[in-house]
Amino acid sequence: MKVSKAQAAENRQGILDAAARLYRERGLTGVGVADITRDAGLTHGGLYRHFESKDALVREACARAFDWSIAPLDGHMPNASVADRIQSYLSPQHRDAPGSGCPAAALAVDAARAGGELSQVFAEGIERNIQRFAQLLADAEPAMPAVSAGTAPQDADETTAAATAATHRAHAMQVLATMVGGLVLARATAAAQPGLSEEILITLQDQLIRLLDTPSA
Amino acid sequence: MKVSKAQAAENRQGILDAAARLYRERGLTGVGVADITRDAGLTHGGLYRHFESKDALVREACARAFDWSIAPLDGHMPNASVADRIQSYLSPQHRDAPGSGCPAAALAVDAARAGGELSQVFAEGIERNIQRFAQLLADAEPAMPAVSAGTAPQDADETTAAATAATHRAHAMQVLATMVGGLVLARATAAAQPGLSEEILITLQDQLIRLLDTPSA
DNA sequence: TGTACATCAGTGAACGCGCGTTCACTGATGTAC
DNA sequence: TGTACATCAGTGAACGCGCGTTCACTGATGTAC
Repeated sequence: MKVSKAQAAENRQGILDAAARLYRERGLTGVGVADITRDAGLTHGGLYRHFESKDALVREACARAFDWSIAPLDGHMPNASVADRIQSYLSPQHRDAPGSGCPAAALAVDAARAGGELSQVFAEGIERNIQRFAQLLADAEPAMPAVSAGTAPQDADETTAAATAATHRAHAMQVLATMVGGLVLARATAAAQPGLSEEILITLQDQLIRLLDTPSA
Repeated sequence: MKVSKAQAAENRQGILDAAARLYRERGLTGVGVADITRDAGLTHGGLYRHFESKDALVREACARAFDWSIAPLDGHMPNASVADRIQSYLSPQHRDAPGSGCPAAALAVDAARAGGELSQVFAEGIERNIQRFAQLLADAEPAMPAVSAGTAPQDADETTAAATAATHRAHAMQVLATMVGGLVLARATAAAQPGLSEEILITLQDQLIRLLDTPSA
């Protein structure tokens, strides 16, 4: 039975939502297309009216996961401080809910194995997260005092500004890498040694927040 | 045809070697038992004379990978400095050779999904790596000067020593998490944006080495 | 040291199963008149 | 506005394939005498 255009579009989104969640929960090779369509309340045959292949679905689902992924970082908490975001990322809640969490922590290893077009999706998503986080760091930091507004050559200003932007980018990479690695390690150890898993989360929260408070950081 | 006990033991090791490599390269759900035995020069039927099931093989192969994994950290370079180990870990060579590299970066996400007994293998391997790295940090650092050897109460000494050990452990976790996360992100982006991938590696090398040089670190 | 035989590592066909994809079909939708 | 019909989203059986595991069989090993 045919279905209205609006219903079809809704079903497509439902498939993408289910895929984005299930892939993050079970991995790209751990979920079948039938699992996904079933989760979306459909049968598997119709999937190919919406997506060319499983790989195309994977790519679109990952891109969508990155659009949200902005989520654990700033999604539904637009005014949260950097420290708040770090604590939220390195929380037992995020650890135990990969399906709605950071796609880099959940799927980057799978994407590395898949390579090719999926790597492009992740490269763009990761780059976007680095830039967003670098901007957050820049916003959080009081503006650098102008050295001597009137007489300093423009070169000096530009050099200083560039160095600061590069520093923020480097710090963003460091904090993101630590959060991703920490979440991965906390997840791998959670089932067998919950104490170690929690120690990893708390320790990295502490270390990262201390790092950002260090002036020379 | 039966085979000598020595040959059988050798074949068992060959299967484990192949499994430890192939699982790290393609993931736990990306390799079949037939792939592994074929790689080891055998047929698939005989696998079950050595291992109870695929899961048992996976567990033993991961444990073996962790025994080496000590490798990227200090395996065949027993006298390398902490900075050398960081650079080696965050190198394009390690990024491009997951099959012989760190099992945490290659398989921790798969282990988190598998849970249960495999999580135990990873929890032990990760704990061991944390302790080793903390020891390396302690060895690299000049001993803390005794506060006032004769008169200070023993309590003070113990407190200081404990705080120092805890600090080394926290730093070890931070550096390991950053390395694991950095390697994962570098691998996910390598195929599509090699420049970004290399930038991640170099930036994190820099940041981590700087971190360890900071006195208050 | 020789001989007879039980052991068992390894082989390869076979099993049931779930995968991604295809396809003939259905029937409500939405358009052309 | 009403009618006729082409469209196409969704269904569910079927496909070829590779998976993990089992099993009857082979024949060199290694032990009991």
